[in-house]
Order: sequence, then structure tokens, then C-alpha cells
Amino acid sequence: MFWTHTLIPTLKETPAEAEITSHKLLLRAGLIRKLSGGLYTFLPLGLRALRKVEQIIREEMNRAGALEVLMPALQPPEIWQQSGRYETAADVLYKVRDRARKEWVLSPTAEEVITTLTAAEINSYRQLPVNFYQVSVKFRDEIRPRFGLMRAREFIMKDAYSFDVSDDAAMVCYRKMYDTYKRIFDRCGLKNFPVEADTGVIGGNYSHEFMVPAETGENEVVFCEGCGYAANIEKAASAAPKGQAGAAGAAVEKFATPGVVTIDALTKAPFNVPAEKQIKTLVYIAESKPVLLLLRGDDQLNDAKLAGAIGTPTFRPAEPDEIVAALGAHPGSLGAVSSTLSSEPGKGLRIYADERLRGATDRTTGANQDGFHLRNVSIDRDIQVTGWADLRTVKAGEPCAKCGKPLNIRRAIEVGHVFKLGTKYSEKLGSSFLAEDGQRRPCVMGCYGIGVTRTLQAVIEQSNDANGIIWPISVAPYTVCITPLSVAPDSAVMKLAQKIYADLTARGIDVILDDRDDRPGVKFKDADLVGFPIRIAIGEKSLAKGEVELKPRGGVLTPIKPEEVVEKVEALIRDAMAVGS
RNA sequence: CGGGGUGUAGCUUAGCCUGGUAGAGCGCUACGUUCGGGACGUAGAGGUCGUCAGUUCGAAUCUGACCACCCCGACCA
Repeated sequence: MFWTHTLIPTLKETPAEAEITSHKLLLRAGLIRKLSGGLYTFLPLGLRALRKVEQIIREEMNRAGALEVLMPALQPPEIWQQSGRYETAADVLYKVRDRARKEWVLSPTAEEVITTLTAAEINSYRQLPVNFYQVSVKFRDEIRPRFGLMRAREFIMKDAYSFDVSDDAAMVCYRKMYDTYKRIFDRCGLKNFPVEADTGVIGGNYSHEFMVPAETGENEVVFCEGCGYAANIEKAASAAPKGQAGAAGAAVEKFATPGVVTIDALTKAPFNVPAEKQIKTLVYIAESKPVLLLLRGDDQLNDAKLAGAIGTPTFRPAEPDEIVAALGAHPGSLGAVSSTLSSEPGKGLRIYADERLRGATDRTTGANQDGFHLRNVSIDRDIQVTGWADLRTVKAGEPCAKCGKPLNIRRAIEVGHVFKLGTKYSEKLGSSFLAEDGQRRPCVMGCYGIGVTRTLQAVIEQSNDANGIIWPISVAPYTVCITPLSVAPDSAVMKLAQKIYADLTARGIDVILDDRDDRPGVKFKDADLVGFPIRIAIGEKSLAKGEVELKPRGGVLTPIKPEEVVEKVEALIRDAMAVGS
């Protein structure tokens, strides 16, 4: 490709809309342009990089035996109602109507469609296992699109769905996809690591996310350098000490705490109750009923764990008036001690306590009367707990549950997610098979997603410098940029540039020739900004010495003879591509 | 949806407080001089000042509503 024959609208200045480095560079390097919030046009260069990522994904999915299909983005709401996600995923579903006012759903993912397909087409154990995938546009009504391609209303996703005869067989497939994902992200030049993850609204019982470490990432990941344990903070557990369980002491005693409405205020004089000796009481509404959640005063509730504990994905913090209605007091004086509750625990009011409170004695909590607290509370004696669960959020420095070493927390970008789904969708949508023993059984499913557009941006977020993007060769829009410093058609410089262009292109290498009649500085700056992995500069000065200049984007400039160019470039590409293959 | 912020040319912005009908840099066009890390000169093109309403003789500027975008929280690949 000749530079003047394509569109690469580089910008000297950063558009005000971009906040993080990768988003700024996507715009400045002329890879994308915004149409509206969370909606972007891929320009020729951005699309080339995107296609490279897609190609790697296709090669690895095919290698793993998955079958590529393409499902409709516009889907009937009936199958969503059948799976139950018409309600549970309602927040992210874009809905449109046709001329007859019939409603349709824009696909955020495709479990329903693929399962409808296999319900009709897969009938025998002889057809299993099978794994279908597609690369397509997905739509999600995000609460807040942001950071360019990182969280968009419309994005490219690779989604795959596996069907197996048994749980064990599904696990084999899960492992294969796990390994495949590792290879895909390695080949994209990304530093990445898998972490244990929460399953969220998709459901299922086992899952890992693939994370790319980045300060600008939207996820927090807990990891242990001792044993390699790693988990999303939504899922992570630690061996945080529970504190000694003793015998219940003195009777519960009410005391006045006028104006004290925070954990922190109660730690101060004249009360001096340490946060870890307090029981924090939170009120949530799940399925229209209040639920009390008890945690140590110095612990934070983890929403994802809460969802698992109460067994419903839809819940919300109670409004102040709902809290007063349920407990008779305002936040700051709430508690779960049986004698202070108007309604019997178990009869409508559920109480879940964090594992860390098991056996707790000598605690202080609210009295369900504004301005009063209770001391000497023993949880086993004084509180009727409906269920125990891990409800707290892990903090950095706590001992690893597996090896005891201190845990670390870092931010990361989620680029992929693998789930073991079980039979949730296959049962609801009737995807079953006749087994060898003549029994009909539901397929055991797994699903596997990669945010393709997000992966592309993660590459940029991870690989750049003050001058611009540093593309890994595997996903660069062009591998080589030839920069002739004179573009007069009959000049020796331009003639050599065109010869090298033809030679490299003939070897199947992606080359762009910067034939713009601009000053060298402009061309060098743009080549660095866009970040082509290899630049070959040809000027009259070096040519007089019988040389051209070869410069890897992140490396040092080396003068070489023109006839060595093809060989050197191929060597560089070979070295780079050795990663992950 | 709650909280905060911003809307002036393709991009970055000045002007707004104190009302008098818009200016710069980059980019773009032409010509000339330059030519190894974002050159310079001359001459140009390009603006419903987010939208609507109000106040006023007069609104980019003051008031109100709305819209869009950005940031913080919940959501997710």
C-alpha cells in the first residue's frame, strides 16, 4: 500500500474526548473515529490491525477443532424469554421494533441462538463433542460506555459454545479452550494471565477470566506470588483471620450513642469500639423482600458474592424508607439482634452473615433504635442467622488461602472469559442428545468469549511510548514502513524504495510505502506514532554509502545493504512470531 | 440512574466575568523558498458560537429548558 492511496489521518494534538493512553493513540494514529458515544468507525489502518487479531483467533479456534458459524444479530425475544434472560439480562438488551410493532432483540451474546440450533441439529452422542464459534458484532446497552473501544455499545466479540455428553467431557473442552485462549493472547503480544472469576448473569458454575495487567483496567485482580493463586476481586477469598471464638459473655447491654451513624465514629472516644469488634448491618432488597447482611465493621461487602449467597442475580441496596420500615431505625443504628427485630427472622426477613463472624462474641452492633447500640453481642446466642457465606471483599496483604503468603491486588483489563455452563441453557431450550445407553440427556455446555476490539486496544495500552504505538508484529496493520526521503519518481531513492516494496510484498509481507512529498521529520513522526514494527528509511546520504537504514520501532537503527533487506526483515519477523507458536 | 464537568472551523483553543455581531495555532488550497526528526513566507477557503426559548435596541457573552460529550460509581468482552 502506498501512503497516499489510503487514509491515515494522524493528529498532532490529542482530541479532548480521550482520557487513557490507548484511546488517545487510537485517535491520534488514525485508527478509529467516533460516531457517537461508544460507537466507532474503524479506519483502514485500525481495521487491518483488527483483522490480524481476528485471524489469530480463527487460527487457534480452528486448531482446537471449533467450527466457525455466523448467527443473526437480530434475534426474536421469545428465545430470550425461554432462557429467562429476557428478564435477568434486561439491562443490557437493546430492543427494537419492526413496522408491525413486533419486538426484536439485538444480540449481546448468543447462547439462546446456538442452543436453539443444536436442539434441532444435534441428536446423538455420536455428534458430540462439538464447539461452535463466531466473530461478530455484539450490542450491549452499557450504563456508561467509556475509554474508546474498551467499553462500547457495539463491539466485536468472538463467542464460542461447546456441547458435551457429560460434565467430565465438558471439563476437557473447557481445558482446551483455556489453553487456546492463552495461546491467542500470547500470539497477540499481550502479557496476560488467567484468574478465577465470578460467573455473573450468564450463570454456570466454573469460570476464568483472561486479564491484561494495566493501571487503566476496570478490574481488580487478587494474586499470590507464592503459589500462583489469582482471582478477580469479585471472587477472591483469603485466609483473613476470623478472630477467636469464645463463650458468650455478659448479657447484651444497650447504650446511648447520640449522633453516631458510622463505624468510624464508634471507634472514637468515648466509645472506643474497634471496627473489627463491630458488626456492620446492611439492608438489601431481593425479590421485593429485605435481606440483612452482617459483616465485620472493617470489612466491605462484595456484590458478586452476595448474588451467589442469596441465590438471585437481581437485588439492590434498600432505600432509607424501606430500611426504616423493615427495622424501625435509620442507617447507623441498624442491627440483627433477635430481640430488636419486629418481624421474626425466618418469617420474611433473611439474615446472612459473613463467615468471618462465625462464633463471634463481645461485639457491638446497632440497636434498631436511632441513637442506640448494643454491646456484648454474641452472634450464636443473640442473632438468628439464616445462612453463612463469604460476603467480604479481600484486601491486599491478607494471607493467601492456599499458601499463606500475603496477597497482592492489581488492576487489569478483561480480554477473555471462559465459562463452564452446565445444562442451564440446554435444558431450557431443549438441546439434548440420545446417549449410547438409549437415555435422552441435556448437552453439557461451555461458553467462551473474547472481546476482539477490546483486545486490540489492550495491545496498544500495554505497548506504547512517548512517540506512539509499538505494535507487536503479529497484529501490526503493516509490518514494514518504507520511508523514502525523496519521492521524485525518477530519483534513485524512490526507485530503490519501490524495488524493496515489491520484493517484500512478493514475500507476503505487509508493507506500506510513505510516498508523501513531506519533510523527513513529518514522515518519521507519523511512522513512530502509528508504530509500524520495522521502518526502512532510504535517503540520498545513506544511499551514497550503498546503505539503507533498518529500524525496529522499539530498537536501534542499523545501516544495511539494500540487497540484505528482505533477509533481515524476514529474520525479524521469524523471531517475533516464534512467541506462542 | 446519582454526583461533577464541558460544548466556539476537521483538531487544540482565545473571547464569556464586564452584551456592540468571532480571533489564533495546527490541518486544508495555491504560489515561492526550504528539505535526515512535526520548516517558513505570501495569498486563500472554512464558523447556524450544541439546540430551542427568554431578557435586551443589540446575545458566543445574561437567564431557563433541552440535547450531546467527558469524568467518578453500579454493569461487562
